[in-house]
Amino acid sequence: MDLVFRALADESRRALLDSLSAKSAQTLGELCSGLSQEGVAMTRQAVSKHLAILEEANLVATVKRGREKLHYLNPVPIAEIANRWIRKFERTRVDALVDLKKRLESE
Amino acid sequence: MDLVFRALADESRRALLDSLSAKSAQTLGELCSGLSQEGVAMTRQAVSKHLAILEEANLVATVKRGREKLHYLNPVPIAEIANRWIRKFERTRVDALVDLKKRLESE
DNA sequence: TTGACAGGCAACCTTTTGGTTGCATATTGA
DNA sequence: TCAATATGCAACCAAAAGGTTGCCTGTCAA
Repeated sequence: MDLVFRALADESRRALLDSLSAKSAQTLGELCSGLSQEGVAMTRQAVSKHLAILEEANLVATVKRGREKLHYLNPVPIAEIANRWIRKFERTRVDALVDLKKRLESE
Repeated sequence: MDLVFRALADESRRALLDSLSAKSAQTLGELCSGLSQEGVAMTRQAVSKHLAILEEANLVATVKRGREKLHYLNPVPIAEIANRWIRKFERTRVDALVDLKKRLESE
């Protein structure tokens, strides 16, 4: 899970996931020009590195087709974080914040 | 939102949030010994830096009481990520993955 | 078969990150 | 008052992250 969190920590990588979410099966070149259209210009090699990190975190799956490589978004790890990690904090009792508010007001 | 993602990228900081979720209004010292009990030993200053990062991301709120500083978990930014960011990927149509599967099987 | 196209690999560089040590400050309680 | 306690601040350091350039490999199409 640490790999997923780390992978999500970078804005460019989140943009890549967005792009793959909007259009699946993109090549490296496509993703690259997609990013630069959103003002996040970067060399092909940099994008390639980001994709490698996403792939290692299992957020992106790839298939080679001839000389190009198609990239697919895998939303499963994100869903797992939502279910297994975020839920803990949804359940956080409001008591703590109420305590905080009280203390702030009394000073 | 970038600050939140970056803050969550570190295991020690996630452990701190966990600790605050379990027990609210902890001092720096308490959080420190809490971490070391979970095998994540670290100097007080390192923990202090992590807390500063969490505070800047608005994930932790603090109140000074005398010579000690009480820390409170603020779950709101996490909930916002769940609602405004993760939901996009929950909705990701399964088509993409089905496409991928088909292509893999046909080779 | 050969040039153009898509991508991979590796070396290198700079900035950020995570951590430490050492010292300073402010509160508390005896 | 004064020593112990709780935290803050600053300098410093090693490692990791993000990015670039240069070159190599494999595939397609004329």
